[in-house]
Amino acid sequence: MDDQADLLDLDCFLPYRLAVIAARVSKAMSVLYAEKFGISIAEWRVIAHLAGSGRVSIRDIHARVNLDKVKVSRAVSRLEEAGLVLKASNAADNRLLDITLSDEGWSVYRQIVPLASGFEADLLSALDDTERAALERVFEKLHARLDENVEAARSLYPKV
Amino acid sequence: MDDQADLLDLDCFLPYRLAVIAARVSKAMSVLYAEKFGISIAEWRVIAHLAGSGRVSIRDIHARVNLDKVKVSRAVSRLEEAGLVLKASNAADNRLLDITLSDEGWSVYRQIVPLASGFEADLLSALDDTERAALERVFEKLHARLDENVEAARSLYPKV
DNA sequence: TCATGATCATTACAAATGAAATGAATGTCA
DNA sequence: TGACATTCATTTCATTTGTAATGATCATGA
Repeated sequence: MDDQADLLDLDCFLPYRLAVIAARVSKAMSVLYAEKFGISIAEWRVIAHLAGSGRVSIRDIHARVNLDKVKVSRAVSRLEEAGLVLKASNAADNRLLDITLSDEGWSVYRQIVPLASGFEADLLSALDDTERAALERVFEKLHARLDENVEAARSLYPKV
Repeated sequence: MDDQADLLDLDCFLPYRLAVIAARVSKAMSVLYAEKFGISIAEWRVIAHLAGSGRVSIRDIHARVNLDKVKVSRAVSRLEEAGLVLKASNAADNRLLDITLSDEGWSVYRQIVPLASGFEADLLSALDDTERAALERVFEKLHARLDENVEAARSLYPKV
């Protein structure tokens, strides 16, 4: 009876549950475009971001899309080879790239959007309004709490 | 104004949001044990499962812990090298392994549990009761919906 | 102006990953 | 019993991944 207190049930453990549901959703989602368009999850994120952001650099994408900088660089290169993305050097700063969707990139994007939206709508339709609203707040609050932890760590190891 | 309808805001897209929060939480969590005990996320999952399940095979762990079978096999091998896990062959079926935590494995587990529980409690304390309850239902309902999709796919491509 | 440091994208390299193949053990059924 | 298929764990191999350089460009300040 005191032994139980020292045990941790993985099935009820929040980090594990989040990882499992996120992996399942990502996997199910990627089935919609992976085979049909030959696009990875990282590449889809890049495309989706480009569609909403005009011409941006690798660094911009990296900062906005929660992907490693190297991963973005490679995803953009593959997309360029596939003809979905155009690279140009930034006139004002030659270190930067101006990355945009090509016509074909837009075309692919427009084909994926209804699939993605439909998939999401299907998931969300399983929830009622209060659950959707609560989930919204959960995202915000968890991020806020994680931000606090980052801040706390920063104050422990300042200015490295 | 009709253009907007075809756009998809990644920041509001459920699969993306789940992936981001799960990755952040997993990362923050793994910091607690990765460096200190030299254990990966997969290895932590194996240990946590062994602590609650007595002697089990690779296949059992694979089925219960949402990890690739090969990944489990490798995680168990590394844990055995590190002395945290014991491998024995199953008396009734020589294809199976009986995998258990060693004394040191238990020791490591007991050290990690309070860290993990504390981390989780810290996250959950950011939420109120209704949000925690809603999150619980969200997990259930999303899994149920994804199960339905699997069933639907199975009926499209039967008995392959 | 020009030396030093910062920033950006890419490359190099080692480690991790996953799909398919392998080998050993068991189940099945004529 | 014995051929054949299945199951389990591991290995193989090609690909992906992330960390740490690299090279190129820009910013800063003496």
